Amino acid sequence: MTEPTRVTLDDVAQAAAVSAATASRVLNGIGTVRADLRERVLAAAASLSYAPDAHAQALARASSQVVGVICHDLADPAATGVVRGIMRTASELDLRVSISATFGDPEREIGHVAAMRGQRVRAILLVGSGFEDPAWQQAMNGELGRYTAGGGRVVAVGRRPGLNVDTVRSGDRTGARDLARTLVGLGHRDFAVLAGPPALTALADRLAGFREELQRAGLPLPPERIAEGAPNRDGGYAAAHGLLASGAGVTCVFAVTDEMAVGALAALRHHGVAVPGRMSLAGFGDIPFAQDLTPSLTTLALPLEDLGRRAVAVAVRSGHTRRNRVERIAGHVVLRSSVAPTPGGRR
Amino acid sequence: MTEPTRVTLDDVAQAAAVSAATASRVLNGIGTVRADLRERVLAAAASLSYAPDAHAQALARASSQVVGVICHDLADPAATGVVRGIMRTASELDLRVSISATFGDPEREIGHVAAMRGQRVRAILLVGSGFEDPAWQQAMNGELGRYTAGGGRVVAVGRRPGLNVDTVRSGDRTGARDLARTLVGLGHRDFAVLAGPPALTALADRLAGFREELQRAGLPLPPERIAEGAPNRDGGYAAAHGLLASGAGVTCVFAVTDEMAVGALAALRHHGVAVPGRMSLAGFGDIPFAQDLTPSLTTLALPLEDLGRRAVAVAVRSGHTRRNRVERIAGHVVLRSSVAPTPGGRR
DNA sequence: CTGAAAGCGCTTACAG
DNA sequence: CTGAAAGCGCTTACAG
Repeated sequence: MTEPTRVTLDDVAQAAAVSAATASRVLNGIGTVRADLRERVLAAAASLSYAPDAHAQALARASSQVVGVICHDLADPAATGVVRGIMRTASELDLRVSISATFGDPEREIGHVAAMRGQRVRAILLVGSGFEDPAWQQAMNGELGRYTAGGGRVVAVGRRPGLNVDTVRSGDRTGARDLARTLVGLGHRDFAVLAGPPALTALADRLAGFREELQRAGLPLPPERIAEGAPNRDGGYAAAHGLLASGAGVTCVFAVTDEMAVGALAALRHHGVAVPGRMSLAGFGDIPFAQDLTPSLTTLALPLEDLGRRAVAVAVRSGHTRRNRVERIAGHVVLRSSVAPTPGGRR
Repeated sequence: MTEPTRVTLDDVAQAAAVSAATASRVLNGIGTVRADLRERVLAAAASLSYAPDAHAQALARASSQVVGVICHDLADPAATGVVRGIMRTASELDLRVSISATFGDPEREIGHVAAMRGQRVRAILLVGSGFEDPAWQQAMNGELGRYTAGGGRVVAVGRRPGLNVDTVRSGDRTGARDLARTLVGLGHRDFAVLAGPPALTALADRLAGFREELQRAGLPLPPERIAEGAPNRDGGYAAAHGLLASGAGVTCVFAVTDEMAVGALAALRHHGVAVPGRMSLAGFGDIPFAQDLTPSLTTLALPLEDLGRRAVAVAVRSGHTRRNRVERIAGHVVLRSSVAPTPGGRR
């Protein structure tokens, strides 16, 4: 019962009167070991509360059981959802997860990849969409290449333009198209969009998809009906505010993120515009509180947790497949009370 | 430029024509190394994109640079806030963070501690409040004891009754008292409380603190004015619903979590009770969307990120202090539009 | 089936 | 100041 400060495999082996090799075998369930030795090892390990040194194991096996996650910021609801899915699956597969946040610094992302290469993580999951920046992309690809050359797998959750990685994502463009179709189906003809910074590809795709579907329906979306803003509440507030000055005739506003929609809602309320009475409003993402807003928010629900789960499945599946493979999981429109049919009704 | 799949310290040493010991010294900035050798090592490391094997380092140094975080569920806004603070500080201190979630399974928490002991994490951070369960506490203390015996530090963020750990927390009781004082100051005399499961100590403390302050003010809080519910939106909805049947005369409802307040708001709206016109409502926690609700929610803001930052600071500070030390960071009342003075006004 | 031994990639006294 | 060598705690061919 008086155990040394750190119980090693040798301690267990000694207590069980076997060799370290044998102890290792029974503890790892490898090979066949005589029943009585087996018992003794197991008993010794239990009574000593042996926990194998993960570093020694990783070193000896030249591989570890940890998957590294790099995200922009854990406080982002989308990241939280994805990471939640990752952690669930990791837990099922008995993998540990190591998380690093870039807090918006692209250089830091490259640094994290290097660090994770040193940590010998089994896979790196890049959570969150990217942006266009050739110089950065090249540096990042170099770092990723060094990592994958060592046998590591990397999969992106979300679109990462220019990176040589496998991807699991939900179609932003497709989702926005579906949403537009639904809104048009409810009779809306005059739209405005609260767009994000063009450099954020996921958000740009949402705008593009929305516009495409309107075009298909023969509906206009003139530049003055598109207001850009930061992809958060305040950005949505400001963008909506600007639109209110010039947006006469609009019956429905699409915000490319739910966060922006939340801000837009506040702006509309502030200006005495009833939602959905005078103006319908839709967001994108279905963050947890979308349904608790007043009115509850119509939006495109992203399968965040599924994306996370799928990403680790792809990352750990054996057999190196070809690179740059893209897998999609569809989102779906969630119709809530922030959207009402126009008086004209369904067409 | 043709680098081996895995660049080791020996590769760097060879390329620089020095011994591994010397290479190690310059890379770690330890001891003094002749300037030209230094240069050569640095150049070699850079050109080979050398990243030290973290496992080998941890093994050789018998310590690692990772801090382990165990939380209930990352999707919990409170956990997210704390973890965010942890990650920021970890990033500043150049520590990696490994996260595990229990998803509500106490046994799993013990297992995670054992796993982290094996991972030789430098510190374990227990994020989230606990509950009373002597058998579990004993088992957990045993596991924690084994970990700390190996030199590890553990600090709890939130109250963990019965565990031998250092704690960083915000006073739930004190916060609830502050909130009650504010509400009473606005003229309210007839309160109801949406309480959580008594086993969750943090929530029980909030109820206790609230009640204490009412008592001090000579105000009643009869049992029929306390409705228990799950500490989430639906629990709040159900509890508020129940209260509406019997709660005549109440002018202010306190929900022990913001999530419950969100549900209560929906229930009140559903029953046509205007907030704050006919009923004021306050929550606890100040989750990100508290300010975006309609009406925006009065609540007790918890310093989540600070708690996280402080926890890692405490965990890595050198010099083992005495155990079971408790450090508090005060929250503060945030008065928003879900609360209005009663017609009677300030007393 | 079992054990002695080498090796994983570092760090760090210990000599020189 | 620098290097050869031992050691960190495991795993895994390789013999027996």
